[in-house]
Amino acid sequence: MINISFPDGAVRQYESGVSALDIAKSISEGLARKVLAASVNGQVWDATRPITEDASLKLLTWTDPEGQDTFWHSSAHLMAEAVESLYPGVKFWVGPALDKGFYYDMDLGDRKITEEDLAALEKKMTELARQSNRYIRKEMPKSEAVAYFTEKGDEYKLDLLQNLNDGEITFYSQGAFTDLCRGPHIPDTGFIKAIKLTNVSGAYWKGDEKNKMLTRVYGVTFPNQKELDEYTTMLEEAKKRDHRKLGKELSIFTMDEDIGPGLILWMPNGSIIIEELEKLAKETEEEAGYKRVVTPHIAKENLYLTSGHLPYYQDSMFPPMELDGAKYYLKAMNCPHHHKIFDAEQKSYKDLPYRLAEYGTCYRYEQSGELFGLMRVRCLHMNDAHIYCTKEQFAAEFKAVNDMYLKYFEIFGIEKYVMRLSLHEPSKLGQKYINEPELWLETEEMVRQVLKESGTPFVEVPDEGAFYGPKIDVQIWSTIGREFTLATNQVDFAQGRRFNLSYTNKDNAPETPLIIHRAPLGTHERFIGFLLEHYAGKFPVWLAPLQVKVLPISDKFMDYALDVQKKLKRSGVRVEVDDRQEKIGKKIRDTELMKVPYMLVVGEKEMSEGKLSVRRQGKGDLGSQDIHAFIDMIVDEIENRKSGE
RNA sequence: GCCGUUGUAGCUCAGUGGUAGAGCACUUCCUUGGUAAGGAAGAGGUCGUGAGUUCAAUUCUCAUCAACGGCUCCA
Repeated sequence: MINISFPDGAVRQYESGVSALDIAKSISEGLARKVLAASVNGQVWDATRPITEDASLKLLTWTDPEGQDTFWHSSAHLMAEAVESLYPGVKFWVGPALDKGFYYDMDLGDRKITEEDLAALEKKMTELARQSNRYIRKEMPKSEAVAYFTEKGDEYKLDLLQNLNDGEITFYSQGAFTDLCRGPHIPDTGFIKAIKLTNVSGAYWKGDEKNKMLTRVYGVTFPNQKELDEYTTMLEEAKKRDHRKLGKELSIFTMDEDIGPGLILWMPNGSIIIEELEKLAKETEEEAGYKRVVTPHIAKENLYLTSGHLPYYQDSMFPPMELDGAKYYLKAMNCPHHHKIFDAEQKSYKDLPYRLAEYGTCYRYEQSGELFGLMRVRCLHMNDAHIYCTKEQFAAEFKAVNDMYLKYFEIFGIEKYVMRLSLHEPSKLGQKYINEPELWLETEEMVRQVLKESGTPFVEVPDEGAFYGPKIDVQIWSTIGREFTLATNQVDFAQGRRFNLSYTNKDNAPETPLIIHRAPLGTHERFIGFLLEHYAGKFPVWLAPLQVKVLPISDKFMDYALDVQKKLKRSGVRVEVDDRQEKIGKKIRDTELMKVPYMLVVGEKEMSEGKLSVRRQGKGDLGSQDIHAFIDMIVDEIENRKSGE
C-alpha cells in the first residue's frame, strides 16, 4: 500500500500501481470523467500512469492550466494522426501546446496543406477523436528508438533523440499514430469534443531562417462545443478592437501604396491625438528638467560609424544617398544627434544631469513581412530623450525616469504590462556586450533596486541587454495577441566613450558621462496603435479628436446650435455641429459610431431655457444641463486629463 | 526576407471566359423629425499592376506590388 496525500491535506491509502484516474474513480465517476492529467509530487503525469510510491497528488482538469496544456498537447498528437492518415509519409518535428491551442510542425515533402485543406483535416480529427483511442505511454531504450527512426528515415526525430539520454525516452501512441514524446497526455482522444484548426503557415526548422521551412498547422480544441463558440466570439470581439480597423473607421490614419509600405499618413483626427500626446510629453518633461531639441532626419555615415550602429544595424537602415561625395543615412535613432548637441559646448559637472528631449523622427527599414499596422512601421516618431549624468546621479535619474513611466501609465490607465529587465551574459562580454564587467553588474543592480523600491512589477531576462548596457522594456500585447515593446528605458556606458563625451569633474579632470536612453511613450505610431485598442476607440475626452458634437433637433435650432458651438470653441473644446438634414435618431447613431464623447441635443426646450441635453457616448442621455455648467465640467475633464471612466 | 492567403466603387463584400453588382457612404430633391438607421432620384469602377494563353481575360497562367495569417527579425 502507498500513501497518497491530497491538496486539502487528506491522506489515503491505495495499492501500489494505482493510477490517478483510478483514484479519481474511487472518489466519484463524475470527477473521473473530467480528469485530464495529474500532478504527482509536483510533476505533471498521465492520469493513467501507475503510481508506485507515496506521493502528493493533484488531479488536473480543464480548469487547471496544466490540464489545458496537456489537453492541447494531446490535441496536437490527434492532429498529427489525422495528418498522417491523409498525407502518408509526412515527417513531424515538434507539436507543443500554446497559451491558447497548439501547433505541429511537419515536413510534407512536395505536398502542401493550404487553408482549404483544414476542413478535411478537422473532419478527420473529429472522426478519430470519437474513437476514444487511449494515449499509451511506452518507455524505450535509446538504441531502439534510434533504430526505429533510422529505418523510417525520419531525420527530425533523430535530431531530437540526439539531445536525449537513454532511460528518459518515451513514446506515445494513440490509434495508428506513434510519436516520440515526453508527455504527458490525456487518457483518451474522446475528451476532445470541439476542434478548430485556425491557420497554416511556414515555420523555419528550429526557428533558424537558414534552415528548411516546415509547414505549421495551428489549432485549438475544447472539451465541449460551447467553449469553442465562446472562444470564436471572443476572437471576433478582439477583431473589432484591432487598431487597424478602428484607425480606418475613426479616420485616424491611412496608408497608400504610392507613399510606401510602413509609412503612415496621419489624418486630421490622428494628428490631434499626436498633438495632445506631445503636449503631455512637453509639459511633463519641462517639469522634470528636460530641454527640448530638434535634429535633422539625416546624417553622414561617419556619425553612425562613431556610434557603432554601422555596420551592425545597417540592414535595418534605409540605404544611404550619395551627396557631394558623402554618404547620408536616414536616421534610425536619435541618440547620436543628441550626443552631438551635448558635445557642442563644454560641460562641467555643474551642468549635469543634462537632459535632452525630442519627438524624433526615425526611419527603419523593417523587413517587409514584419510591418504591422501602426505597431511596426518604417517611419516613426519617438518620445525620445537622453540623460547625461554622473555615476553618483545615476540612481536618482533612473528612478525619476521610472516614476515618469508610472505617472504616464496612471494617466492612460495602463495596467496590463510587463517590465522586462534585460541583462548581459558574462560569457559574451567583449562580443555581444561592451567589456565592462563591473559597470554591468553595478548598473544592473542599481536598476533592479529602483524597480524594487518603486514596487514596479518586472521580470529579469538574461542575455537580452543592449550592447551598451542593461535595458528595461515595457511589453504589451495587441488585441490579437501579438507582443510589442511599448516603451524602452536603457542604460548606456558605451556611447559616451565612443563619442568622446566628457565633462569636467570637481577635481578639474575630464570624465565620461553615463547616458540613460528613455522613451516612456514609445513612438506615436505604436503608442496610438496601442491606445486605440486599449480604449477600443473610445478615447478619453482630452484625447478624443472630436470632443463634442452638437445635434440640433431640426434646422430651426441651427442658430442656437452654432451659438453653443461658439461658446465651447472659445473654451478650447473641439466641437462640431451636425448640420445635416437628418432625424435626431440618425444623428445620434452616427455620432455614437464615431465614438464622440459628448453629444449635445438642442431643440425647442433647450433653446427657450438656454440649456443643453447632454448625452455621453456609450452611456446615453445624462439629462439637461446649463451651458456654463457643461463647459466647466468638460474643461475640467480635459485639463485634468480625466480617464472618463 | 521565407511559407501561405487575398486584392472588384470611398468602406464592407457578392459575381462572371463575352469589358460588372449589393448595402453603407457621397450628390440632389422631398421631409423639419426629441435620444442608435425617414423617403426618392443620381453620380461613382481600365475588377492592384505588367505580360502570356485565347476570337475574346476582371475571370485561366506567369511575374510584380501591396495587404493579411504565421516564421525569422526587432539597440
